[in-house]
Amino acid sequence: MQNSFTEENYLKIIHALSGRDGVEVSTNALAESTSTRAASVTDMLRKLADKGLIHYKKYQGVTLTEAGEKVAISVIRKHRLWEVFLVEKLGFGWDEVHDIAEELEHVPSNELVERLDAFLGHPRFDPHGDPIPDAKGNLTDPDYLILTDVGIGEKVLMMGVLDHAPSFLQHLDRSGITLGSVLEITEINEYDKSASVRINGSQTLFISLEVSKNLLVQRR
Amino acid sequence: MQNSFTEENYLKIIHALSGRDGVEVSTNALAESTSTRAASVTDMLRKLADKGLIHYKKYQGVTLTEAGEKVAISVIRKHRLWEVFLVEKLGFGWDEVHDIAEELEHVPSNELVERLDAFLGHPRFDPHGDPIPDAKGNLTDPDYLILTDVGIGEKVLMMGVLDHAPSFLQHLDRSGITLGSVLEITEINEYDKSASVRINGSQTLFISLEVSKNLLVQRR
DNA sequence: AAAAAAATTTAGACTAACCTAAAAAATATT
DNA sequence: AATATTTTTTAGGTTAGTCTAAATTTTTTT
Ligand SMILES: [Mn+2]
Ligand SMILES: [Mn+2]
Ligand SMILES: [Mn+2]
Ligand SMILES: [Mn+2]
Repeated sequence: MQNSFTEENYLKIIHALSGRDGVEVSTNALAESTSTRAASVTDMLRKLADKGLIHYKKYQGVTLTEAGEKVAISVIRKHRLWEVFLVEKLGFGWDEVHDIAEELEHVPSNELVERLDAFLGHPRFDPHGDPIPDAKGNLTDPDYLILTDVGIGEKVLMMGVLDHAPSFLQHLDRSGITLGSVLEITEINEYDKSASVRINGSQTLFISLEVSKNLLVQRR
Repeated sequence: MQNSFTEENYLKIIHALSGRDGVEVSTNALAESTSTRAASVTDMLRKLADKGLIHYKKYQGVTLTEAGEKVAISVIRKHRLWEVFLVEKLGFGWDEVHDIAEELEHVPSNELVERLDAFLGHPRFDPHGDPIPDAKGNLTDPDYLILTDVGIGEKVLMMGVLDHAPSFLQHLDRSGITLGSVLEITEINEYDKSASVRINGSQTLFISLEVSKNLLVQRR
């Protein structure tokens, strides 16, 4: 039996909330993430459990089964590939693509995904720096640092964002920070942890802690 | 209020069955086309009428309102643009794209359609020769001939198909007939109206009436 | 014009995905 | 350990889109 749009979204969200160590996800957390009520979540959990997609014992929280994990990763793969398409081929900004990809990710057809993947040149990362699972369902999170963990003088590469909100991405655009930028922290203010950052060796920018906390970087 | 996947499909089908002269469409015809029962159609018609998308009087059949026509054409535009994308960019065969386009056509976002249109170079026709409505909703059916209306010795251009079934399209592939082929009828058999056709001035092919009836052509 | 047949609508149900309110279980606080 | 609070589940409804069976209207045939 095919999984519905709604079921796929639940699985994707359970995957995200469960993290890499597959910790139990609570009913309330799912209600929050799906913008529904806890009672509705309980209904859906019973259904997903019946379909063998999640491990569910009443009051215990849920985790994905192997089968559920497979579905979740396939949806994530489609989401991220479509985001690449929208940015690379259609010229959308990285702040504009998430909602459209939320729709496209539910279009069935493996053939479509695989051809899209090839058309895009088998990209490894989406426009936000998130890794794209391969066709076999392997998804390896690169372990990036958060900019707050970087000391003064270190040069790092901007590799991704934690916050995907359009407002944050637009803020980065205005600051001239993009994926691949070289960032060097030149100063950290003790009081509020705000920082000065040199971008690609040229202009220096003032960055709040709020921004630093959402920037994923890599030592070179 | 947004139109659902199902509502959009009803409108598209009413548009198709209503033809260019906007003739009334019957409940049974819709039940047939939507693969549902007449009773279900009646329910939906009441809903579409309430939304002002169709003209509906009980037992009288339905036609699209201006508003309904606009929605139908927008869905057709998306369907055909996505078919072009699937064939031109992803390398699908013209026999493989319809079902995927049935899904993609319901993805919302005008921005997406318009950027896709530009990316494809504003194509005028889809892979089956069907005209693509423009962004303003203008859809003009070119008035093609059916091959059965062409006499012996006339050279015509293959411009489209009436039957969109994969099996028919695959049959044309095997026969070497594609959009743009030059066809010349060299012989018609009185008995069964089967014909011999020269393709692009070279090989001659035997064609059944069933095939001739589904080929749209143009005098040159 | 009456009867028969066909088309359409109405009545009453079902499932998926949601809801609110109430009950029950788990967790935290005294 | 008892009580209070929070979390989760159950109970009972709603809407969209579907169904079957029965009633009604229209069309066709006699
Ligand atoms: Mn996204
Ligand atoms: Mn992304
Ligand atoms: Mn099609
Ligand atoms: Mn087509």
